[in-house]
Amino acid sequence: MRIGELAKATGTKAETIRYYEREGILPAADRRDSNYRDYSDNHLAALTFVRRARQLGFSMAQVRELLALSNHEDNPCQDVDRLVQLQLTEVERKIADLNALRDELGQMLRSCQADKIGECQIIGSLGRQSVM
Amino acid sequence: MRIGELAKATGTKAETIRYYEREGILPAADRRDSNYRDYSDNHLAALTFVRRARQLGFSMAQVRELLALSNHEDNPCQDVDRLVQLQLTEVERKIADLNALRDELGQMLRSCQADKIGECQIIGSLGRQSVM
DNA sequence: CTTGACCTTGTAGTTGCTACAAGGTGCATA
DNA sequence: TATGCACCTTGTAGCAACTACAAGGTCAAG
Repeated sequence: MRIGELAKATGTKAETIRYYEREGILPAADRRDSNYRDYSDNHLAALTFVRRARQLGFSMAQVRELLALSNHEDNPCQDVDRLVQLQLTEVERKIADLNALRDELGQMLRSCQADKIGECQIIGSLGRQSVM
Repeated sequence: MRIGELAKATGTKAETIRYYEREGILPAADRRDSNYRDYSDNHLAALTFVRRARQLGFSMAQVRELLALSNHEDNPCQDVDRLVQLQLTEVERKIADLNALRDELGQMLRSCQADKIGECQIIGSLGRQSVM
């Protein structure tokens, strides 16, 4: 299949696929006489894997690790578990941060009853003091 | 105060302060004979404002808006409220996304009882099929 | 007078794409 | 046969918001 078909099949832009190839995240495709890239089902599977991992928030570096691990059938699962656990922890940290943020923003909205900036609690709470 | 002091006072790197000046987020500092930047309390207030807004997740463009709004005491508060509300909505969307992510990652961890990659449910669920 | 901490400018790197530009290929239609 | 259009190629530059140098100037202490 050509790059456009692979792109459609995986919901990835062709440019992104070429980028992955440059970065060594995906193996290079075969080339036709026209020099067009020609992809196999293996490529489809690999790209699906990569996209899924990226959607789950793994960095490119982590995706590389996952790919490397997945290529050795007899590697211990532990290494994969560790990466997933790491990512889970990271996601939980972000959720906590965002919850705190949400509370602060909500608080700000509730606190401001003024209608002119001059008395605005929001601006005030951001630390203003004749800015500029 | 010199840039290093301002940096320490606000928990910002000196390089970031210079970056803000280049970007027009902060007004340029006065210069001493030595050509060192010389900051006033107004700068301290302005930078505090900017950092606080950034910590709350506002983009540079939004910070610019907030700064512009804060400079007109008789502007209606509504415009500020709108920005804060927008950011709150965005944060809530991110939280929802991350919650979904967390659930998926947790599910993956629980699902894998194997100890070899060959039978690993995690790798399997990422869409592997002889990758590479 | 030298050491070391601080400052200056300018430029390039980070992450993960995305968006051109300038040109080649392949196929259907006039 | 021509030609139009969608698709492909490479290479380069841009995005956000910093961060990290490099090469050199300034200043106070010992």
